[in-house]
Amino acid sequence: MTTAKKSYHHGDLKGTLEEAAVEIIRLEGVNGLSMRKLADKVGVSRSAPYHHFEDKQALLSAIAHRGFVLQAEAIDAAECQGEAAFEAQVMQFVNAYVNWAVEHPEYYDLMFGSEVWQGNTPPEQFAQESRGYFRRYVERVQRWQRSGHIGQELSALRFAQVSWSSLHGISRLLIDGIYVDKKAQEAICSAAATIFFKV
Amino acid sequence: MTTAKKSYHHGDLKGTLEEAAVEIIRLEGVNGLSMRKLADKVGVSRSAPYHHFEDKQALLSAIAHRGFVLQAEAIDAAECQGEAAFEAQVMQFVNAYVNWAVEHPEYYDLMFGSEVWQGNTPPEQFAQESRGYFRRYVERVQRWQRSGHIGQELSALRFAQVSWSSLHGISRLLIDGIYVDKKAQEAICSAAATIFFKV
DNA sequence: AGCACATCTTGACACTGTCAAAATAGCACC
DNA sequence: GGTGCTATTTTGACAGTGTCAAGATGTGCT
Repeated sequence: MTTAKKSYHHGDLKGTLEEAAVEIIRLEGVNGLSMRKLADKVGVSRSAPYHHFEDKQALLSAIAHRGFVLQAEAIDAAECQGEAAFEAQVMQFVNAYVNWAVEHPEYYDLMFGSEVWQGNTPPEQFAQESRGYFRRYVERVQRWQRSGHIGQELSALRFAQVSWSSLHGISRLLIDGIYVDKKAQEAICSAAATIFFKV
Repeated sequence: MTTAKKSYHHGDLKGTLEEAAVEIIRLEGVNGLSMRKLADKVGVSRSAPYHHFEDKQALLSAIAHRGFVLQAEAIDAAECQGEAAFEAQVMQFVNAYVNWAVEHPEYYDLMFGSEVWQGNTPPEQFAQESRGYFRRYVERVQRWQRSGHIGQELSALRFAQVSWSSLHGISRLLIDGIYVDKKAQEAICSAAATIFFKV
């Protein structure tokens, strides 16, 4: 029962469904994902998925949850280069955030964007996850303030709100193709670092 | 034929449809809008709208277009208080932008967010509209730079990209309920003004 | 063997976007 | 008046959609 055997009914639907769904979303966008196409792709009947996800929303939420975990990992990985200087640290963080978002729109689109999960099921459960995600950033800002690398004129909360908004906005506008020059991405990130962290 | 009489077939479908659609979106979100419900609400048959909008996308695009116009008007109106001091000007602009977005999510959700119009019809036509909108902001930044109110270390384009991202991000996160404390809105705006424009 | 359970499938329902063909209403001119 | 032309709207239809209830099927335990 190595979690992926072929012997059982399917072995590991749930997981397979999530992965297949992510692929469909990557190729065709969130609106291109239908439960039935998904079931087809995986080779089960239309309503098999409903034994693993209550809802389509539930599926999307699960994927979004994955997204939060994956982005956090990616950011941690980018930073784990020992005790770098503050400037390097900031640049690593900013670039890691935006890069991951731009490279994984199939997740990022689901992580934020009420519209997707504003259906019936989880109006709150999910905002909570993103708020938790944000809180971790606030703590990061607090550490930076305590170590004296950024000023204290603004509370950590306010500073975090504005700067994170910027990261989020940059990511969204790049994903949505409004900041069209993909090569500008790095320049924008470093401009953001200049403005917010004076690096 | 005063553009809204009852005598003709309908008088002014198109307009009526747009307004009704906006109302549905306000009440039920973008996903709550269906062409058939819309037709019902207006009192015509399901496929009447298709003679005024090629697509559902076309309808959404029209609404988004309205949104761009309306927000621009709202911002102009907020600023048109003569020649205010730079600080007041900035605060007016920032507040006008975010306020309008938060108060009109039914439009703002459509104005940005590729997902909505990434269907078949207009992949470019629309990114163009938002990019045009952004360009006007770049020009604004250029004026502020020329008048010496903001520094020139960064190009107008970069500065505009980062600061507008922030406005957009703030708006999105407020709309999506991730910055939960609605009362914080003003504080966030003024923090943004502090960071970007030193006011 | 048999049972209990987890898992999957079939049939069905109401709803969606959209199109082709038919109906209707208004206008312009004889 | 009528006659045609065009703009507008409706009906019928098709393929998809999310989701549920009822039935079928395989798995592991005793």
